[in-house]
Amino acid sequence: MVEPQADIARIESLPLRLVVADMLRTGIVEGRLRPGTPIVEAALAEQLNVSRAPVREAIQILEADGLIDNLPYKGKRVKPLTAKSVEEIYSIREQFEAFAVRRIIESGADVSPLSEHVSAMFAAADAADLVALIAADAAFHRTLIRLADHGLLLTLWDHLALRIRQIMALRNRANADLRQVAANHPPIVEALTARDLDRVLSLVSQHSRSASEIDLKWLEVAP
Amino acid sequence: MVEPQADIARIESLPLRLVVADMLRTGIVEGRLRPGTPIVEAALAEQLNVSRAPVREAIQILEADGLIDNLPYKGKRVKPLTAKSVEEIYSIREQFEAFAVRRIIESGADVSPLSEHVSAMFAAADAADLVALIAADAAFHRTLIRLADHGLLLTLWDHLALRIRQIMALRNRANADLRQVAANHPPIVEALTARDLDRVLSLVSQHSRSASEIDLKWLEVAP
DNA sequence: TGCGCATCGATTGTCGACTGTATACAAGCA
DNA sequence: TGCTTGTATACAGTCGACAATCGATGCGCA
Repeated sequence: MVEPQADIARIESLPLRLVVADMLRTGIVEGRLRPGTPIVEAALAEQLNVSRAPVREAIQILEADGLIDNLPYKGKRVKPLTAKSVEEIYSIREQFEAFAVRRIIESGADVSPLSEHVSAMFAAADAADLVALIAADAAFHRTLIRLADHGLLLTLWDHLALRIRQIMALRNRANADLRQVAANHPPIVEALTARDLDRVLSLVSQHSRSASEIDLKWLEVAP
Repeated sequence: MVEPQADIARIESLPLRLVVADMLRTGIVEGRLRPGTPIVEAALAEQLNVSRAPVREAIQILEADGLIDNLPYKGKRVKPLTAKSVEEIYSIREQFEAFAVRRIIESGADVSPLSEHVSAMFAAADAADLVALIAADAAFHRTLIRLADHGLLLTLWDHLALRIRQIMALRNRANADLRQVAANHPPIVEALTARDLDRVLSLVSQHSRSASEIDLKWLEVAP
C-alpha cells in the first residue's frame, strides 16, 4: 500500500494515467513499494481522488514495463524479484552495452558527453550523496546507449534501466564504496576514446557482472 | 479499419481486452491493418459489440508492444514503419540471437528440438505454402531463443518477433525463393551441434542481415 | 482580401455504477 | 468424519454517460 497522500497534482494537464503511472513507477524503483506489495485499484483511486479507470490504465502501463504482476481476478502486486530475474536483467544489460559500444566505435561518435556524468559521479561520491551518485550513474549509462544512435535500443534500455534502479534501491546501501563506484567509469571513457573495442567490451562486461554479483549478494539478505 | 465482424467470440472467457488485443495484433502482424491505419476506439467498440473500456485497454497493450502510436487527444494509428526502424529491429534481433547461441553453446543445451522446425520449413517450401513457412521459421527462431533458458530474453524476443512478422507480412511475397529460405537453417543447426561458436555467430548474423536487406528493398516499393 | 476568433465535430480522457470471477469459510449431507 | 455445496467478500472487468482537448471550419471585421 502506498502511504496516504493528498490530492493528485495535475502537472501540465498530462493524462491522469500518466501521472499515476509515474507515481507508482517512482515508488517502485525507489524501493518504497517493495516487491510483492499488493496494488489495489480501488484503494489507490480513493487515495488519489480519481476514478478507477486511470489508475487501472496506469497499472497496465507498469505491467507492460514488467514492474507489476497481474493475477487475473485475484489482484495485482509489485513483481517479485528473484535471483534469476536479477541475473537475467544484468546479462541483458551487458549485451545492450556491448552492442552500443560496438556501434559507437564503428560510427566514431563523439564520446565527450560521457565526461560530465563521470565528474558528477565523483562529486556525488565525495559528498557521500548516494542518490546523486545513482542518478549520475544512470545518466552515464543512458548516455552511452544514446550515443549508439539506435532508437529501439534506447527504448529497450529505458525499460531495463527501471528494473535496474529498482534493484539498486532495494540493496543495502550502507555497504557501498561510493568512490569505487565512480572510479569504475573513467577507464571506459578512456578506452572508448582510444577506440579500443576489446578493452571497452571487457570493462563493460566486468562492470555489469560485478554489479550483478553485488546485487545478488544483498538480495539474499533482503528478498 | 478492421473488416466488419459479427459478435466477438469469448473463447475460454478470457478478459475482453485480451481478445480484442489479440484480434488487433493479428490484424497488424498479418498486414491487414497497414502502418498508418487509424485505430478509433469508438468505431472498434461498436463493431465488436463491446464497450470502449476493453477496446481502449487492448489498444494500450499494443501500444506497449510498439505496434500502435498514440497521439494524445488526436487519435491512434498503426505505427508507421520506416527504413530506420526496420534496420533497428533486425540489428537487435541479431544481438539477441547471438546472445542466445553463446548461452546455448556454453550450457551445452540439447539443440535437437530445432530439427523438427527445419523439417517443417522444407515441407512448407515444397508445398509452396508461404504462411506455413513463415510459421515454421518463427517457431525455429523462437525455439533457438528458448533454448538459451533466459526468461527475459524470451519476453523481449516475443515482442520483437511480432514486429518482424509484421514486416514480413508487408513485403511482397511473390518474390521469395521458399526453398532458399528453408535451406538457410540447417547449417545453423549443424554448427550448433558441432559447438562451433564462431561459425554459428557468423551464420546467424548473416541470416539477420540478409533478411534486413530484403525487407528494406521491398519496403521501398510499398511503404 | 486576409487575419483573428468563436464554434463545431471528432476523438480521447474520466467517472460512477454494475457485473463477473476467485477464494475462503461455513453449512449441509453421506 | 470427510466431502460437497452454498455464501460472503474482495477484487478485477465491463459498461454507458459525460468532460476535456485538439484541429478545422467558417464567420466577422479591418
